[in-house]
Amino acid sequence: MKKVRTRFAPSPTGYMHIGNLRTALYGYLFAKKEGGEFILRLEDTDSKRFVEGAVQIIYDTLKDAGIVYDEGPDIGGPCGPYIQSERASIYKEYAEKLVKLGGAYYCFCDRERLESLKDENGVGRYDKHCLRLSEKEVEEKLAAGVPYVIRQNVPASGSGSYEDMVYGEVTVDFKDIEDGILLKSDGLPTYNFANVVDDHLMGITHVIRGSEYLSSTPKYNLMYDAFGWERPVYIHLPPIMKNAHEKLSKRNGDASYQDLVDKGYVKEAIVNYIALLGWNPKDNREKMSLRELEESFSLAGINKSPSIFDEPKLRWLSGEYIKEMSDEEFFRRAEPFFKASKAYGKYDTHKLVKILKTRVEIFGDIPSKIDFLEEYGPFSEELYFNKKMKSDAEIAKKVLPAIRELFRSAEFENAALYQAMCAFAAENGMKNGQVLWCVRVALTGKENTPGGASEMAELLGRERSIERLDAALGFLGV
RNA sequence: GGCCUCAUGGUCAAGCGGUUAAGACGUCGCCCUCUCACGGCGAAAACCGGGGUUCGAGUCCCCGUGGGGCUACCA
Repeated sequence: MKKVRTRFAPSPTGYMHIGNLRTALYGYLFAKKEGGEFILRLEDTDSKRFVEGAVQIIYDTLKDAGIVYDEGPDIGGPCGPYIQSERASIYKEYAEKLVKLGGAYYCFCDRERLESLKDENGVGRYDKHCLRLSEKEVEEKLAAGVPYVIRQNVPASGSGSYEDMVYGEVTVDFKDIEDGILLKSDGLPTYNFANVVDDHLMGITHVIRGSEYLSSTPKYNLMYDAFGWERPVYIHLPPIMKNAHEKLSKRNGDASYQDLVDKGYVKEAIVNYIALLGWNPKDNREKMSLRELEESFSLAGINKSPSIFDEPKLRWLSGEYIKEMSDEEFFRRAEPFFKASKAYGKYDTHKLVKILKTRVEIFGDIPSKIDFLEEYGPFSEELYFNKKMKSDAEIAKKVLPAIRELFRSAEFENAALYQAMCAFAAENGMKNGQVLWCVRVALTGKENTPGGASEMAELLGRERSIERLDAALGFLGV
């Protein structure tokens, strides 16, 4: 059996959004699963849309996400060059060949005439006007240097069918297909031509791309057939939506891979999540590593309907990855986010990591979770009131002075502090919660904190804990 | 407008003629608990509508409705 070869063929027109990445991921996963090869090809035939830096973003994103290609512009390979703008002579050669085979023809119509073919709504099809030109007339115009394009010669009747691996049989009448331009007047091919030539020349066996090509695939097949080339297997993917009506798009600045990484989502989780958007392993697994995805991927699990990108679920998955990290790894990967906090560098990192790991789903949550350590000031007495803890400001007034004394001599270690405070509660006939709630509130001035009274005290240290208790008593007017 | 295509809870999604219609996220409740979080348990929540086919339709067919795509010298 022929070795599977898939490709990811993006246009360098901006950043990589989630939909692009998923297309790349599926191509990669399918190739790996089948023991084949995955190729990167840059489709930059539209110079007007080229965006500086976009090529680098593509390389960086794929690399960062762990999607490695076997051949590509930056690493080379036997079918290069892998950048379409560097393959102009190849397309010209094949376009001319297609003309000889009857699958295409020269067209010299100017824009004005083309415009005149359209109705008031701007719709109208090319009328095959130049197909009627004799060979001699074409030669003359070419010799005279008249600008031209090469158009596909689509049969006036009949229809084209193919079997898509996810959508099943797709049929389009040829009368609904226009004689599209294959080679532009600037000598470069359109996508419609370049993708066919390149996929064939690069030995692509399985074409994996977005469903926007579902209905134009029959015209590509016409070319494969005209050239006498074997048609590839088609695998069209449903779109990823930002909501029920809009596709995720570069315009609108929708979720790019880099945006998500910048927000602090764990990248393995991003890859994992997008793999699950439109595909499922049939066995209810959710958290899967790239390796597991490579082993489990199958076309049978690909969905036909569009799926909406749901950030809360990605968030959850990211949190699952975080909880699984060692403290060291968590800190190493989260460091840039720690640096964004006012509390950075002022507290024991190990202790911070410990209290944060189960309370953070994306690294970006970190600053807001620990900034409170540096934001102490007067707060409402209402905070001391907690129905379930049976505590209030009056109890705080009794508890705090005693705990302050306890703090002077206590061993400042979480478990010991906790025990000491519980012992104090027991000795005074109080509930643990009454004491601990008051102390925690006094120490932080916050209703919620990522850790209990003893953990907060340990983090702050003896000196600052006592200072804050004094301050809190002051706020209470004691 | 024409053509292609899709349609199960709010979201992802299993189901591929006979099920009490899975599971996950989210939401809500309870438990655990030094607040919060983690963890555990539980609840609410879906087959777009109408016709067929069939003993029997979420599953098959048709129509409608709704969504997405294509209809560029963009990909």
